[in-house]
Amino acid sequence: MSNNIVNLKQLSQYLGLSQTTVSRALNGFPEVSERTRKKVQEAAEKLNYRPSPSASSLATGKAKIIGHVVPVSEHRMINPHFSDFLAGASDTYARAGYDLLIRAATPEQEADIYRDFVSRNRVDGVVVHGPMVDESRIELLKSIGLPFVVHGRAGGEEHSYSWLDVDNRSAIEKLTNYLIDLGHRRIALVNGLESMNFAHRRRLGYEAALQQHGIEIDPALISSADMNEPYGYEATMEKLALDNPPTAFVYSSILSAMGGMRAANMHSLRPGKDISLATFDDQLSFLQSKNGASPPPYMTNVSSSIQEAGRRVGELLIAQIADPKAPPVCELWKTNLVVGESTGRLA
Amino acid sequence: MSNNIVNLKQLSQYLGLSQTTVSRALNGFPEVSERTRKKVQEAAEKLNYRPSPSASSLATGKAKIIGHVVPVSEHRMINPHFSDFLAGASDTYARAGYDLLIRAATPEQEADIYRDFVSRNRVDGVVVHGPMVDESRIELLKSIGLPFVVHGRAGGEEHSYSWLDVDNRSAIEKLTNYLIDLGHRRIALVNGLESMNFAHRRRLGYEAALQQHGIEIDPALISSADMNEPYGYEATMEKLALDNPPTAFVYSSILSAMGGMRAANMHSLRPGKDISLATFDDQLSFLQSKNGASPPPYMTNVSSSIQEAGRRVGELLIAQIADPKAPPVCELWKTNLVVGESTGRLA
DNA sequence: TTGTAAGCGTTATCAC
DNA sequence: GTGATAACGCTTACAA
Repeated sequence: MSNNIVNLKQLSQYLGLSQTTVSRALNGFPEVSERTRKKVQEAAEKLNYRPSPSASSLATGKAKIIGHVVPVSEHRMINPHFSDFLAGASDTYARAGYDLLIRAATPEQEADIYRDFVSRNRVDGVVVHGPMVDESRIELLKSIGLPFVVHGRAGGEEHSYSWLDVDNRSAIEKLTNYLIDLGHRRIALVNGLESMNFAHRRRLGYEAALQQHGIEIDPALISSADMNEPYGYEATMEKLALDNPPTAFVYSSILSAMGGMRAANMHSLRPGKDISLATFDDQLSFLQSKNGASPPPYMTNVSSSIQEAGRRVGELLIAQIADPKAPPVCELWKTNLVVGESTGRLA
Repeated sequence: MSNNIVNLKQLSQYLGLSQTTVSRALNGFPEVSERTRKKVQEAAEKLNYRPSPSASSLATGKAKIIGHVVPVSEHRMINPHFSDFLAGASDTYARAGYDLLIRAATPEQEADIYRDFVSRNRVDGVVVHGPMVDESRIELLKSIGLPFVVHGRAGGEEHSYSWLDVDNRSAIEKLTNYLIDLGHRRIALVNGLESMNFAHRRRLGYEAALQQHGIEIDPALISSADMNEPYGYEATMEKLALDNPPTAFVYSSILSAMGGMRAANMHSLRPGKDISLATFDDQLSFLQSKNGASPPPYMTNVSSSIQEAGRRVGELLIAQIADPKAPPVCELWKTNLVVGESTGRLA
């Protein structure tokens, strides 16, 4: 139960073996005899030996760390979506013996940080968050040879790198179609920032649904911004104040949908009766009840667990680090439509 | 603009200087002449030199990393509160040249992880999250000599270690007193987990306010659990179903307060008229509107920015790492009562 | 003001 | 199967 620090040298002296043998025994090399290995492992346990990460990192070039660069622009990446993603990812990392490293950076610094990461292997790989429509990080990472997995996708050659994405386009198309089927014609889209790839794709899904039914696209019914509660509230209020207000709303995030609920409330519009609200739901944990029911406002939604996404992205990345020559893995996750109480037939 | 990796040796050869001099020049040692320093800096810039973290860590014993251990128990630490704290902390770290490392751990693993951290300096210090009423981590960290700052406090000798806390007790006392002043006598407390220090203190504040006014404490009006939305909803619904239901509610988090709003809605109780709702507000960023108005439901609240707390805790920790012998710093942040539209005089 | 050389704790390359 | 020994890239006495 000692807290004393024992290094490889001391351990090997204690055992009367060379450092080499001890190192090999501990790292599972096949050539060392089982008897020796056992002795070594017991002694390591007893003396509380722990290899130094910096030393092994220096010797192997592996850091056993996964990096996450988070932009600290006006549109912060650190939000409930991010933290749920991290919860999933960090769990995967911990199981695989990796640590999770976060570096905050302004957009201008970002490229430089990747170079920094790779040049002296501070991390073995990175997760790319929030890919834009016009994304430059992917080419950069490829060119500097830093393993990465994208949460989401960018345009361009989709199969030239690993990513995991939900089918944003079809998800929102499904949601919009459902509202149209209920008789709605004036449908608003309270979207995320459309400079981001996911939001762009959602916009396309929304437009596709309308076009399939010959409904004209009205720019006044569409907004695009950082997905938070006040934005959902304000965008909804604004649209409800139009001469010809929408009868249904599609939200890109449960956060803005909550703002939408508040706005509906403000106007004494009963969701599911006087107004229809539907949302994309990332299954954020702070909104999940123990029994795993649908999101709190019991809203009609298409959903996908962002925490599971984090877990899976972590796996993909670790696999890629283990075998960098393996072909890229691309996963497109489908969503299911869940009908709740927040939508209803147009009166 | 080359991506090539240049190490100290190559840089020094290029300059025709020794590694020592180059290292000293780069690390701001006073003895090196300004002319040399300048030349070195320019060459470093030009050749895109970046010191290897593992190498300097190995040589100095400093990792330039701050650790955050997050419990992955049933009561997850990774939630919107945590992510906002991180947003603040990571910003401080980035400025000071530190990285942020997260390790997920079950409660049983936690002690072992701290030993692991310190034994081979994977990190230079840690932030202790969510101190319990009966907290063991603090003694452990002291004994193993790993610098730490607690976000919150534990019991015991409060001035023997550094912490930053909000005055939970007085905050909730203030809130409760305000409700009492409005004429309420049946006041519910929808608290966090009372095995956690902050929630325990809030409970004391609540009880103190009631006792000052000779109001009996009714256990049926108090609940304690993980602070999320569904919990707020369920706890509120439950209490509203009592024979003698409360007329006012105090929430420990805006998340559960939102659930409370939903429950009130469900009962067609108008906040501020038929029912009074008040909350502790951590100023979570996803609920902040651009103009920085009060939290979305315009609720009566006592508030403190958890993001600012993260920033400050980061500063305290970095200062402590720089000077481990300095006396502990303890900061108790006060909160202000902000009256919103969710509370009103008892009818 | 600058340089030499030892050391930080591993892993990897050879021998044996 | 095991053991010297040389990296890995930096910092830091100690010299000059």
